[in-house]
Amino acid sequence: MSHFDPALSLSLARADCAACPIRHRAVCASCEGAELERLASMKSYRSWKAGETIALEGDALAHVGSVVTGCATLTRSLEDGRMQMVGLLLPSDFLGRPGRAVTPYEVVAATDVTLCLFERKPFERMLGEVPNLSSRLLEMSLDELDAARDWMLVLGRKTAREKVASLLANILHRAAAADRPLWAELPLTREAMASYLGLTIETVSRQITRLRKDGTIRLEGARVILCDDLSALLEAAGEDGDGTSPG
Amino acid sequence: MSHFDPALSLSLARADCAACPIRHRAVCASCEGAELERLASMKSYRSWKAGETIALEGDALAHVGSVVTGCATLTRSLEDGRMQMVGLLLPSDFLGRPGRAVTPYEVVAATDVTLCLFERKPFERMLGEVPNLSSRLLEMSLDELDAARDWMLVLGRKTAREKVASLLANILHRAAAADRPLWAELPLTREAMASYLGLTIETVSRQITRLRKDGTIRLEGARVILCDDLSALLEAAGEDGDGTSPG
DNA sequence: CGGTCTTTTGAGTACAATCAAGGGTTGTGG
DNA sequence: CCACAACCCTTGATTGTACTCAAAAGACCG
Repeated sequence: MSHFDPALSLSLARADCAACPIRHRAVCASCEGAELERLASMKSYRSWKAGETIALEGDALAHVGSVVTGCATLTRSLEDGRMQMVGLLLPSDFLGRPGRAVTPYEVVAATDVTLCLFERKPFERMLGEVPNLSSRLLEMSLDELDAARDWMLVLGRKTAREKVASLLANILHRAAAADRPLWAELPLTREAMASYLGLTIETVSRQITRLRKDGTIRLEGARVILCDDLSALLEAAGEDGDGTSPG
Repeated sequence: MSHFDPALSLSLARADCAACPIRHRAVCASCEGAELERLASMKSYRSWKAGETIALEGDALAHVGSVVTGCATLTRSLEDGRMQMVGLLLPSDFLGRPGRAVTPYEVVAATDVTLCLFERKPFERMLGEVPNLSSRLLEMSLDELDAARDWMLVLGRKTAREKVASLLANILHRAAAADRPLWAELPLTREAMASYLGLTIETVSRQITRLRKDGTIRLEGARVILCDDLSALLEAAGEDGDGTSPG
């Protein structure tokens, strides 16, 4: 983790973009100099505790923004209460839709989370004037679309075991930089995993137990996983072990 | 159907955009005059018969484009052959990804289909220079993303009956303009429906039979459906009957 | 008319959901 | 420091939905 702590800078209204941990991966990555200044002039930081609701389905949001630290989830619901997580937002991911204030998703902090928020109107104006920025956002949106479609394959065709292995492989992939053995602290409860995977809590728990007993993964407590053999995990996920597109 | 037939115009290399049936809904909708001219200068039409493959997973595509008439599908596969449809492209929908030639999806003509193709390089150059065009494409991509996420809810949480009802409601919604009773010719075989819904052919067939026996829908042959009471179909789809977001 | 492809229907099975209970961890207040 | 509550996770027994395997009926075409 970085020493950048925008939550501590709230009284200053902003922190220095140069020190920002997502500076070169977020929507702002394509901007420099005056453009970056312009973004900075409309930004503010805000933090939520794990479990807190950031927005409800149908809320009109006055901001769009980027995840700076932590993890947030997007969830869609049916009237009878069934829920499906439709997005998992990690640092640098973009939140909100330019041109449409009302969010069709419930947004919840999965862990403690800090967002870098841009006022909607000025941001939308800038999008129309700065091709750099809009093409960066287009690229990120297309990446999200590909990821959502990849996840449709997981939801529609994989078994419970494969689903769980896919999610763990995904998290290991994004969390662990170059560690051997690979390890990660899960940012999700069993309930959140079930919500993402289209399963029940009990089934998620059983499949994690099974992967552990198989020797495919190891656990330290309930929330830290280790994997000595990523190709074995990918095979359990229904992918070939060559490392391509683990979900 | 319109009298616009670009397939017949192939020898002329292009048809008149003013007569195009998707002129005001496709990616070109935001362009007029010189901009439209520029798009027209890089376009060509091409048609495929139902069942033909337009592109394989991993193919490098020299074009992007719009569906003019007919219906195409995007499909992702696992190594063992399991397949999941991840996109259903109807007239005006955009195909291909600017900035990335290699497609991660198999693209197949579900019915006879005609595409309006733009050469990739000139189109990408124009995207960077014409904010109109790039913001239109961004808007369409975000719509696709929302649709993909809506579909994740269907795949992850709905029962077989609800899935089938959701798809039929969707198709009726897009196909039937203002007809009472609502009717539509299904552009998909049972196999393609199963692929989209994360089900087997047999289950799709059984659920259609059940909806028919319930009186929720009527059939004329296997490929034409009629619905006298859309709210009953939406209820079967697990939505409330008020007409919002039928999938 | 024969052939192929699509769709329907039936019988049996398997996998994940449901219902139910108990263990583990964390944090709070007595 | 311990007791208790709340939450999270695991495990077990049973049920039900959708899958698999199998066959036949209907549509379409040469």
